[in-house]
Formats: sequence, C-alpha cells, structure tokens
Amino acid sequence: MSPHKLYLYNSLSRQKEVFEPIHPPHVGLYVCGPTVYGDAHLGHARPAITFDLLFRMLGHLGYKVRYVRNITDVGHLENDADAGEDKIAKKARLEQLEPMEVVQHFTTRYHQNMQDLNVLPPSIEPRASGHIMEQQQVIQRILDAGYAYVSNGSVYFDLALYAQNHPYGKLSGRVLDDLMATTRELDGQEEKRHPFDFALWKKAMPEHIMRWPSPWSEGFPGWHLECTAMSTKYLGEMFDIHGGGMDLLFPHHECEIAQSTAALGKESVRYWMHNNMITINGQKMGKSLGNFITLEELFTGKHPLLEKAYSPMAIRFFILQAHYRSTVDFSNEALQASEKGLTRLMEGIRTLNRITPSATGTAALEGFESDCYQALCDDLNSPVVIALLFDGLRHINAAFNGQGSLSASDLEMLRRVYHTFVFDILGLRDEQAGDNHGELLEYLIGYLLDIRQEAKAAKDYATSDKIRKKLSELGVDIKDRKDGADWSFRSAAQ
RNA sequence: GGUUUCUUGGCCGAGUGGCUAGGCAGAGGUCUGCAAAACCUCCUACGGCGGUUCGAAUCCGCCAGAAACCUCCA
Repeated sequence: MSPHKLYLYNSLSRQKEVFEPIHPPHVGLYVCGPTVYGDAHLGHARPAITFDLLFRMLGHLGYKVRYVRNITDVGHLENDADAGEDKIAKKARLEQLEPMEVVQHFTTRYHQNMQDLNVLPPSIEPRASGHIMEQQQVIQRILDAGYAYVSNGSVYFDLALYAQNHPYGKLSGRVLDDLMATTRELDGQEEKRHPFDFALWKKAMPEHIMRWPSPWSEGFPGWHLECTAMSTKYLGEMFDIHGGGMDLLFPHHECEIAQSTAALGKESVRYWMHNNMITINGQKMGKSLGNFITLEELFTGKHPLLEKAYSPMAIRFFILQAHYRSTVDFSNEALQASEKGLTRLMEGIRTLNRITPSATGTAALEGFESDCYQALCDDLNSPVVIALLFDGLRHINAAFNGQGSLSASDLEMLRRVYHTFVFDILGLRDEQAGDNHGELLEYLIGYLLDIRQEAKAAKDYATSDKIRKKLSELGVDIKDRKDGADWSFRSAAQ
C-alpha cells in the first residue's frame, strides 16, 4: 500500500476527509452513468474523466478497485406533455425503433466516445433494464420496512414517515418543510399521500412499451431505484465511494440514501463525491437547455459554436486543468489554450526521453515527485499537478538546450514522474506518438533534412527553405538546432 | 420564494491568513541565414464597502452581480 494519504471532499460532511476504505485494500466505487437516449455531450465527459482520474489514482495507490458505472436505459420520466412516459420509450416510438435498439445504438457510441477520451472502462457496467428483479427486491424490502405504500398499482416512498425517523435532506441541505412549500403539481400526484413522495414503481400506461411484470402492476421502476439496487448488488450493502454530477445531488442521491436506508436499515455510502458542471457562456450545458455540444461534434468541429475540431486529448486536458469541483466554462479560446499547452507538455516528454544525463544536475528538483503526489492526494487537484509538470518542463527543455543539466538520477526520477502522472494517472495520451509512420518515412525525412543541411552549409537558403516549406505543408515541423535539425508531426488538432 | 455556491490579472484557471501557481495571449531579449521551438525577463490580479488581525484576495458582516438545485439532467 502506498504511503500517500488520499484526501477526498465528502459532499456529506462538506469537507475533505482522509480516505479509508471499509475493507482495504479493496475499494467499491459507484458512479451514476449516462442515460442512453442521445449522444454524449461535453457535460458527460466531466464525470467520466473525473472518476476515471479517481479510479486510476486509487489503482496507482495500490487499491483494488471495483468500479461500477451504470447505463440508464429505463425508468426516467420526462417533464413535458408526456410526463409519465418513459424517456427511452418516447424516443423509440418517435423513431419507430425498438427501445433496446435505441439503447444499443447510443451505448455503443458512448463507449466509443469514452475510449477516445482514454476513459478506462469500469469494472462492471450494469444496465437498469437488466436489473428489474433486483429493483423489485429493493421495493419489497422497503415495503416490508413500512416506508412505502402501494397506490393504484404504483409504489411510492413514504417520505414523511421516513423523515420522522431519519435525517432526510442531510446530503443536499434540504428541509422537508421547504420542499412541501415548493413542490409543484405534477401528474399522478393524486396517487401519493404527499406530493414529495417519489415513485419506486410506476404502473405503465397502455401506450407505454417498456414494461415489466411485478407484484403491483405491469410497469417500470422509479427514477432513483436502479443505483440503489445495482450498487448494493455489486458493491455490497456498504461501500466506499458514490460519485456523480452535482445536479444529481438532489433529489437523486438524497432519494438513494433514503431508499437504501429504508431497505437496508443503514446508510450504504461512506464518501459522496460530486463533480461540478461545464458551463457555456456561464450557464450550465445541458440537454434540457439545448445548449450542449456533443463529443462527436467537438472531435469533428461540426457545431456552429466551434471554430475548429478539438482532439479528445485536448478535451481531456481542458477538463483536467480545472478542479473537478469547480465549474469550467467552455470557450474556443480556453480550449485552444489547453490544446497548445498539451502539445507543449507532450513535446517536453518526448524531449525528456532523449536527454542524456550529465555528471551533475543543476535543476532544483527536490520534492518534485512528492509535490505531485501531494497535489493529487489533495482531493484530486489535477490543475496543480499540471502546473507542477509545466514547472518541470522548464528544467527539461533547458537541459536539452544545454542551459542546464540533469543528473542520471534526476532523469530517472523525471521520467518516472512524467510517465506515471501524465499517462497512468491523468490518463493523457500522446496523440502524435501513436502515429507510427514506419522506418521508411523516418529515413526519408532524415534524408531530406540531410540535403537541407548541405544546402544550408552552402548558404543555398532557397533550397533549404523550400524543403522546410514543403515538409511544413505536409504537417512536418522542422526545428533547427545547433547540432542539426529535429522534426515532428504537427498534431492533427492544429 | 427556499437551499447551496461562486465572483482572481487580456482570456482560462489554482491557491494559502504574511513568501512569484500554471497555461494561453502580449512585450523585450538570447539563440538563429531566416523561421519555428526552447530558454530568460516583463505584464504581479484577487467584485464593492465595512470589520477582525501586527498583517486578508484568503476569516466575519453588509451590498452588488452570477450560477446550480428545488422538474428529467453529468
């Protein structure tokens, strides 16, 4: 086990706490995944990347993590004229497709997006539709405990009763009395004892095509149930970390706490973690606001708001440059700044791999590695780690230029740190290094550069500039050095 | 209306009661045939008004502005 102590901000206590797993070295991590009824947008990238960072960090620290991230393919309700109708079913009917066809389509695309972003697949990715039985079992346990009631074939959670015996609202800071005052009139309210009771099971209307048999009616599970059922199934009645977007804090996670406490007689989750939103012009980016940009559009540049395409790693780096609990505002300018910074970082790492050690080092690097650990262990402060990595870059580039030197042990440490933090933990990929153009290309470019060197030596700058210009047009940048010339592929994103 | 949070230099974005975050952009310089890259230097900010303190951008209060949640949402 690593000697580094990991501090995480617990939404429940509203402060950073030392992370201590219930059953070390094992860690159970559950994160609310996407509803697969549309393409993933930039907002979806945030929790995926945030908790990918946590997953990688925990693994690096020596924990054995079971990471469960669900696919929501049933159960959420829409709040428009079709209130009460299942989201997936609605979309399916509009497009004359089977619901599962829609689900499959967008799940596949989601996976592709995540892979592009270098987000590791979770250990288990359960689907709500595959866990109807488990959800019904949770409902039965809540009924048995007396915290739910059946009404006209639907089952509702008795929040008023629950709140008498449990501190409802402690995650979100809600007070039930306030909720009573602000609850709106929605369909189906007459079935409930109180407006704020929420559905555990909903009887399906005749036109509703996603439905399952149950002891109470043919219908479908309520909004919040799948996470309780699936987290309990795969991580146990008590587990370590539950994550998701801040917008899920209330009511979704509050209801989860109520459900699992009612069903199991105890709270399930030790640490609640919530990533903040991505905003656009200062406003949350979301489907309901219609101001979102899909990941596909970002990667291809096909969206009116985009000046150009942005590579998956530029997006990932952009997100990691902000702390996960801060909002991060989208703009072309910010994205391009990230893109350039990332290129600089990657070029620096390539440089690092080519430096030869000196007898002594001139760079002040003591504490560099531990500072990096400390930053990430401080509630996953990725922006600080990135700042440190940029600091280190200066020493690396200076040494490469002969304006300083790095000892063998300095180099060994730097290579370890950059490899570990950049690739393993931050999960960045060198998008150019992936292009293996083969030995022939290497040889050809090298040969052209030789000719160019000869031209330069003969002061035939017309020829040397011609070669440089042509290679540049082909995406190969030349960098003259004292001892010859370097070249590299310009990243596709530029 | 209720709850919560935020307001940092041209832009993005960290952070701590006292010591230059970092990136991008900009200016100057080194290097260079030129260019690019790299390196060096500069641009040193914390919404407003009070208060606590030897000292606050960091703590407290008020004001202004913004956002999130209260309804599906990452």
